[in-house]
Formats: sequence, structure tokens, C-alpha cells
Amino acid sequence: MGRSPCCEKAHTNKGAWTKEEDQRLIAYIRAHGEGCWRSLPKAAGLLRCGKSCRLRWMNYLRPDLKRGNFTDDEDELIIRLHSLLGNKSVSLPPSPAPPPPIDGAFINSLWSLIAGQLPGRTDNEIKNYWNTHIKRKLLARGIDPQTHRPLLSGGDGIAASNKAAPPTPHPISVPAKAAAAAIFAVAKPPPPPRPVDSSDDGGRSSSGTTSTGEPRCPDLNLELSVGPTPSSPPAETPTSARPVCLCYHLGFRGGEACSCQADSKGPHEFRYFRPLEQGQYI
DNA sequence: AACCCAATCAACCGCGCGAGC
DNA sequence: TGCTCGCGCGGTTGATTGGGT
Repeated sequence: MGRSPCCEKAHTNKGAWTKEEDQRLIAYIRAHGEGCWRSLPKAAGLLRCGKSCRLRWMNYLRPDLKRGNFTDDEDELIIRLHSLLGNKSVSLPPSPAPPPPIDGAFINSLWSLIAGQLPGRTDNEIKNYWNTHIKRKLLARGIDPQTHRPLLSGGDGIAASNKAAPPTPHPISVPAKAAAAAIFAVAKPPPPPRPVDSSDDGGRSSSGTTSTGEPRCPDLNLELSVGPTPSSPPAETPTSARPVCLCYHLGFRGGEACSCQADSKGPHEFRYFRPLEQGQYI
């Protein structure tokens, strides 16, 4: 039997969007908000597939998108996050406690997770950027972009490294979503439904700058932690459930990337991540 | 000026997942 | 419990652009 097509393909436009189509879509979403993508094209008078409308809005028309080149900070963050979440699985040592429940709307998968840490960037944009720029950058550094391990000299780069150093079997390999659930005990709730503001700024304040306009060290909200939900009282928290910030593991120090601070007893703990092995790079 | 090729990125496609019935 | 539907993700395609010859 099979799935019904997502739209009536015979009567939909394909290819590049025209200005008029963009205007129609923007106007409709401003008036009615996002959602109901399947019925949106008809309601908005667009001869487009609902998926196509969603994609166009998400990746190009949203008012809070940041355009322009990626910064070095963004580059490095993408690399670090990819090294942790890449290849659709993340390795976690055995943990006695199951991962905390987590907001599924906020925790998605690889590219959207990374996009979630880069305000104003979309998963599609990051994915493209990864494939076109960062892969090459890592290869130039002698790092396999898939495994984040050093490439072996000689032979054919990636293939050689994969042959020689297949991914180490890890204690637990979980799909990205489950891994994310374990990693990201989100320190702030998912953003409220974005009010579709007619002002041009429309939420752009979340795009890496503070209200004063100064850059917020890539406003990464990198409070990646494992532990109780933010509502849990910080005091009295048993050691086994203490929030674990991963920004330290990601290489950030002294609150570079998040507002948390290493306590006086030492750096952040990162209980749920195996420290890098010798010779393993992020 | 014309052609070729690589890089870039918007958009498409197929599929998986979760919610609702 | 199984099915359908809608959403969203990752992989891929194809048009466009820019640099080199």
C-alpha cells in the first residue's frame, strides 16, 4: 500500500521560490503562525508542498536567521559537537541511572542539536557548511571528519584510517536521540512559540548578541549537563545526580561558552562521557 | 570572451518517529 | 494494537556562482 504522498505533486511548483511566493508565505505565517504545514499551502494560496513551505520558512524566511559567514568560534563548536554526537551515536559508559526525561521538542538529532547551540543557524545550513567547509578543514588538519581521529599517513586518507582504526566498540552506543537525552538536560526550557513579529528584528536578539549588541561568546547556551532538571534544588543534590556541565569537556574554560562555573574543587565533572583516549582529538 | 570545473547552497526526497484515532 | 497522518531529519540533487585557463 505505502504512504500517501505528502501533497498533490501534480499541482505543485518545484524549484526556486519566487519573491511572490515568499511574500505569501511570510504573510500567512505572520497572520496565523507556524504549524499545520500540510494545509498551509492551500490556505496561503501557494502551489507548493507543505514540506517545501516548512523548509523555505525554516531555512530562509524566518526573521531570526543569522545570515553570513560562520565565525571561527562557530566552526570550532560545530566540530566539537559533531565529534561528540556525530555518526548518529554517542558513547556513554554504563550508568546506573536512566537518562533523565527531556523535552523531545528541543532535543532532536545531530544537525538540529548543533543548530540549537548556534542561534540563528539552521540545521540545513550547518549540514551544508559541514559538508563543504569543515570536512575539508579537518582533512587539512589530518583529522578524519567522521571519526575525528587522526588520519594515518599514506594510503587513501579516510579509507585507510577507517581500515586501520575502526571505531572502537564502546560500552554503550545509543542513537542520537537517546544520547542527546542523556547529554542535554536542558538548562533552560525550550523557547516559547516564537511570536511572529512584524518588526524586522523579530527575535534576532537571540542571534548571538545581547540586548546591548555585544557578542555573547557564541550565545551557545552550552549548559550541557546530565542530571536533575533545572527545577531541582541545586543544594542537597546528591553527588550522583549533580549536574554535569560538558562545556569543560568541549574545551571551554572559565565560562567561555556557558554561564556555569567550575566549582572550587576542580573542573566540571563529565561523568557521562568517556574522556578522550590518547591520540583522540576533538 | 568563452569554456571548464569546483564550490556553494537552496531545495527535494525518502524515511523514521510520535501522536491521535 | 494497529493504522494513518503530520512533522522533521539526514542524505542527496541540481542550479548558480566564481575562479582559473
